[in-house]
Amino acid sequence: MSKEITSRAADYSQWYNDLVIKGGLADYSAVRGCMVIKPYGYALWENMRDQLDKRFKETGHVNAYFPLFVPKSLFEAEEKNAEGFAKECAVVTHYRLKSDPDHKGKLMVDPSAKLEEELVVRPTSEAIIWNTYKDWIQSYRDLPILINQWANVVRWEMRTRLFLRTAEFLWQEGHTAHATKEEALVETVKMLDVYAEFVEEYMALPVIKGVKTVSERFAGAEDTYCIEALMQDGKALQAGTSHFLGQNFAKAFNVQYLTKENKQEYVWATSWGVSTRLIGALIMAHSDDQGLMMPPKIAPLQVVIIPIYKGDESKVVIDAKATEIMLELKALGIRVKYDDNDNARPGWKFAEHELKGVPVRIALGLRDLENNVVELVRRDTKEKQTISMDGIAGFVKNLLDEIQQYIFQKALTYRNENIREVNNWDEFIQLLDEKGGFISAHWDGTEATEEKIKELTKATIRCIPLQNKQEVGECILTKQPSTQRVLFARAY
RNA sequence: CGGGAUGUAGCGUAGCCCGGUUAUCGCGCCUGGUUUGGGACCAGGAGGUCGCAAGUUCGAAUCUUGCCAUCCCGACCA
Repeated sequence: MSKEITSRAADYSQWYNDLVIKGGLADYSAVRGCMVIKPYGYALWENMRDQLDKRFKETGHVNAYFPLFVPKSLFEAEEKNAEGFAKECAVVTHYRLKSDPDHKGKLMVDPSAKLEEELVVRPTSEAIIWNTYKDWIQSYRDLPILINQWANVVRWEMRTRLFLRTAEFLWQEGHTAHATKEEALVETVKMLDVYAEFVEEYMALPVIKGVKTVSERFAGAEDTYCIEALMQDGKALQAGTSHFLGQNFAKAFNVQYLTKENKQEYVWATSWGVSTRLIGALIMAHSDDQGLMMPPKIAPLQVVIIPIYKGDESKVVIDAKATEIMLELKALGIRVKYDDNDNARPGWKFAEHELKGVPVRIALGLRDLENNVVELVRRDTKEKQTISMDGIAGFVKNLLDEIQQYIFQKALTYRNENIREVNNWDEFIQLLDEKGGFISAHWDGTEATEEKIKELTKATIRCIPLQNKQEVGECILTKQPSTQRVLFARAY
């Protein structure tokens, strides 16, 4: 990524949007702040979804589906949750349109079709799900409930940004109910680990696991755990959250169970989610000026084979060999495409697949056939090599692993170089302006100080890292005593 | 929702201040041909409710008002 882009948010935004649009991932739709996810972008999401879903099932969860509409009375049951989301809810008030007598060919809302009770389009599903769980839970034998749903949600944000904050977005939300606090806490951390492992292993994006401060906590949660990632412009991005909900929703919806001892107890809850925002994270963490960079493990397309020919005769020969290589790669489970589209020239295809971030490109021409070799280029390092066709499938399979590692290591190095311990206020401000990144600093633990720092610098406490080292120090702003450092950053 | 900017073909744009023939240019698209080892070239062609609505005017892309959308800065937020 070029210096001009990293240094200014506005340019970065343009660069980012270009990649999303030219790279074929998504567009804004005609609906305010909503996006159209194009086939290539959706294929990426499907790969991410499949991997996550597999992990959810391995950890004992099952999928289900709950309604899009939440009656307002249910929505307001958990007070803090309702308050937290109230300002960004789309609300259904009517159920019918009719012809507008004053404007021919136009429709109007039929005032006689006003709903008795408004329906909130879910910004999150705790309310509708806990209202359902109430009926499902009577005895300790009914617990735990470990359910996930893949769905869309709507949050009417003031400002939208493709993938990072769209009015409608796709996500998964897990909602679990447990007999004990301990079990719920274990679940919360377990799912955070599932997220962290997936994002690091598959998306090649290093994350910091931590706990949110009170002010950054999910509305209605007792504790919010999160994974925080660092983007190439030095801004942080919350990549996933796992909430310990305590008994807040159980009490709001009166969900009690009978213990073995025949006593009524409220159940304990968790919820956790990741969204299409992860695609935004992927773009901003790995892309360069040539375009996107897909980590092989989730790349919609891992290898593209491009024929180089003059005239139909040579094409027939090259087709045969390219198809052979493609089948060899497929046999090893590699996602490969033979791009024999005759309408585009090789140079155009090279650029196109670079833009889309395909990890490995193989070019094959008559010259190569004579020597029994292919030209192979990796997207991450741009390194070009000529390799033998014998055993090419095995070579490529290893190379894909290598690329996955390389992308992760590069991001990890960048991330680690951009976590800085800071002990005085001037340096704190200077670093935020000049370099960004995470700043590890002491904080007196009060909401007032956190708020003041946000006001002065736009930096927020991203998280208190798990297993944080305890150390005596003084608050970066107030110089009050502190027992540990926390991570500050400007964030998306 | 407050401040600023923008909206003209699929994309990027000129024209707007100072109203006046058929709305400019590039990319892309279509047809034919030549091409094909890093985003080809030549020739011909198609494509427009100038964001939407109302107003001023003989006449509106251009002036006025309202609305909508996008981007940036705030507030809000995954």
